[in-house]
Amino acid sequence: MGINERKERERDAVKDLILNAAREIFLAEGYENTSIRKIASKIEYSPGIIYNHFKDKNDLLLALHDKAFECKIEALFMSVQNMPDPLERLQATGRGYIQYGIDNPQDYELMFILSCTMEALAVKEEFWQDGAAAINMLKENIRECMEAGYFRKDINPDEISLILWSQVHGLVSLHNKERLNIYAAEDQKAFMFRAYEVFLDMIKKSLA
Amino acid sequence: MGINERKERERDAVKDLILNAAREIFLAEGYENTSIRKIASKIEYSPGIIYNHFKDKNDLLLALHDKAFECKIEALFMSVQNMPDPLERLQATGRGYIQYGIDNPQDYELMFILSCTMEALAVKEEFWQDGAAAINMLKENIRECMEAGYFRKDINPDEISLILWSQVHGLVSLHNKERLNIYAAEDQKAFMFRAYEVFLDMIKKSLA
DNA sequence: AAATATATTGAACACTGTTCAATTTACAAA
DNA sequence: TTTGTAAATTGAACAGTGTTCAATATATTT
Repeated sequence: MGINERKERERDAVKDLILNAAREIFLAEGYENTSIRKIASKIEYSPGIIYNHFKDKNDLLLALHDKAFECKIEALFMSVQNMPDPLERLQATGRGYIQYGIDNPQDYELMFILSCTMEALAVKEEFWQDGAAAINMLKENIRECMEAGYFRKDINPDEISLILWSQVHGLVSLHNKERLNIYAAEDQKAFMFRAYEVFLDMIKKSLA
Repeated sequence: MGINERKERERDAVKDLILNAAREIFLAEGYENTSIRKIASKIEYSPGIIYNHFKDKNDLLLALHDKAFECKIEALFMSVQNMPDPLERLQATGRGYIQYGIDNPQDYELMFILSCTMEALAVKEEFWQDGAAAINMLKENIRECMEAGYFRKDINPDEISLILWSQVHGLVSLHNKERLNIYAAEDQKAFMFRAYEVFLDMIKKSLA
């Protein structure tokens, strides 16, 4: 009896339809301008259908967050996984992070800036799963740098990973929220990447 | 004839009434839950009155931003201005920044995260004025650290200031958006401040 | 073919930002 | 003091929002 399976597939197909339409509108017009009616109209369903698949708009947002995380952050780590030198890999990961963040500001906002209310603990754990995996890869990379002799052995990978993450997140979000306009830099992106390289030098020097 | 002056005072009084009510609701319920009708009802005026003082809700947001900036960021720099040692002052400024950011998340969001559309160039310049002043104080502090021999003389205050700012902004916004939940730290705030102190050590060591 | 279960609808509710003609209020001139 | 004028203020109306839910259509089982 593959009927129930087929039914479930059909349900999931509609759910995916909603998610994809939501994501498209979200990327094009931002979260606040992504309305239930717009999504429904895009997939040629009535507004009510969305509430058969998601508790509310926030729940839909959570699903989008998870999808974006799965797709992009893991891809980032994969793209540098073949670099043998751990320090170079660490540096490249940061560069990739920044590049992705400024190239996909809406996606980035979805993953790291937007506040989603999440009452259920199950939802909470699912929400953090992919993020935790990414942080673990980062910490593992830091440990490899310690093994390889780039970093001292008495540093704390937890603290260093937060410093690294805060730095790139800070750069990306200041850039994306146009707060770098305060600097009279001719090319803001270039200025930002230059600062990141200086930061990398500082890391290398001070953790040796 | 002080009549026009009095009229203007009365106009400004209403404007202040709006701004204060807006700020109160904003801090209590967040930007999205701050409606024109709520503000108007709080000050016992009709909704329309707000449009006699502000072009639209975004314009009101801009005014709130400017006010928050004036009040808080300058106060931060004032509070450490009597510290004679430039490096200590630099470090304390960062600590104060983080503390303010996590103690006043709504205010912080208003100043550094919220996107306000701003077409008029005049608006733009006014918007960045206070921020630019703060960055200049930061850069001046860095230069003093160079003079005092704490930092090498071949560093670029622009780049270093962005690194410092990105770091503390990154910490605050990851914390406030609850993204630090990924870390299994017993006390997230303490963990964050510890990371900041490690970062300060790195700065000191690598720029010497 | 009838009964059942599920998917889907679309109207309705209570909200939102914004506009604008109508009104009230406050002051100046006659 | 009355009239004229300019400004402040109103509140209804418009078009939009998220959300709910009884009604309906569709598909499967008996």
